[in-house]
Amino acid sequence: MMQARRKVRRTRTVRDDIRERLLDAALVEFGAKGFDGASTRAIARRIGAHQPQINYHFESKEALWSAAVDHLFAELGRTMQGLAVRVSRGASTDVSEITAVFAEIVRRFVRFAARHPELNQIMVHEATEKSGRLTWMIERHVKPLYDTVRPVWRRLRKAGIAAPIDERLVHYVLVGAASLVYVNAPEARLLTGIEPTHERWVETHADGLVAMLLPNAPGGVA
Amino acid sequence: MMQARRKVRRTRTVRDDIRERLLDAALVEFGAKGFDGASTRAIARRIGAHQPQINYHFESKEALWSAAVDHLFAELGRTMQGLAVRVSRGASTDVSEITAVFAEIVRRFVRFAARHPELNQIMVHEATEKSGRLTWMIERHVKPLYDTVRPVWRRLRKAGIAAPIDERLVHYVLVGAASLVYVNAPEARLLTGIEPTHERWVETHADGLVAMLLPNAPGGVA
DNA sequence: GTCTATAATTAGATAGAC
DNA sequence: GTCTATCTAATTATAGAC
Repeated sequence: MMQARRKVRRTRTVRDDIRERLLDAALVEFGAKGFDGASTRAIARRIGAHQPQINYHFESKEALWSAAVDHLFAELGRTMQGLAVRVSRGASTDVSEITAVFAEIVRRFVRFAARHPELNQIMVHEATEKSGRLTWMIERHVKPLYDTVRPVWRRLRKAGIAAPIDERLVHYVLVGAASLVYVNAPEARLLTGIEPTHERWVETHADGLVAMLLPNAPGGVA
Repeated sequence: MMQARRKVRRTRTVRDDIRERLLDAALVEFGAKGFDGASTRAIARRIGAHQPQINYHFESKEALWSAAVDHLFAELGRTMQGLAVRVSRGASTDVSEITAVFAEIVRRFVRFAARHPELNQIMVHEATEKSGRLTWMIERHVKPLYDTVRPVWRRLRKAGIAAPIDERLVHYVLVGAASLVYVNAPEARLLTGIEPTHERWVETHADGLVAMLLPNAPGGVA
């Protein structure tokens, strides 16, 4: 009995390990080539596994995709920890508080986009066409973020602090401006000659976005 | 002899017509699914043609892709007509002139992105991974645009008119902020409930971006 | 759980009749 | 120029030995 329990625990650990590694490999491939362009063989090869192992550990290519996306959005959620709560509860009516929270959202999002370009890569790959994967991803992951940022932006606009971007469009202005240089990092390296994911450039980028989005923040947001 | 000439001219017209229609169909497919995800069968079916006709009119799937991209960037070039010239010649040293030119570049780019989302869709699909297609597209089409905007931005920055975005990053801030809502229009429709390509929203978007990018333009840029 | 073999589709490209 | 038939290669998924 004890031996059985030990065995179960060990195999579970091993399986979780290969599952995790497959998820990471899948994110890179899906991000670089899109769902159709990515091949399960290439994903498996990336970690030295064989293609049928994907169908063993996941129900299908699509199930692998969903699990990988869940995995990454969970990481984004952890990155944003503490911010969404304070805003959505309406506990902070102070405008300067909201300003600081929004600036911190932008900074953390920029850093996350630089470290995990796969997330925004997958989003642009998927969102160019209606599909089951797209609606699933919107409802489950994107809409909560959109619904969090929009009311914050509305208050900053009313306070005269934010740039004159409509609250329905600001999500795309922010995400697009923040992430494109990382989504298209292979292009950006060739075009600009810099390494955009270098910490120095990431902070420069985040600072610039915050200042641009909140031009009238009292005393700046540095 | 006369008959031969007439015949040549007629067939050439027909061929140009189907070539053009294949290019348009290809842009939609490549934009929606990426190079690997798009199938030549689906492209041909879109105009009621058969798949082998693509290999008759074009050398290969990749040649079709290149021709389609050339086709679309030529259209972008016509859209920007008059602007690049005035700036690159340095004929306008007046800062208010440069400000107006930059604002017009932004507005025309936003309108183009709304009417032809395929261009930026193809760019994000390709630029997520190094490839021959990517370097070809950068050198031939993207670099000239980057090299045009960058010095303009530098002058606007020095004049204190532009938002504090580094001149090496502004290309991605501008393109990302301007195009994402159209690149991901299928998502944006579901998420925002608006039709972002409607003229009213396009102009709202363009106005917002200009104001955000040039917060200190004397007297505004309306 | 892993690995080989393979089934079932689908892809881009080509040959040849018309 | 068009259209049918087909070739070769690559895909996801499954079966079954180990």
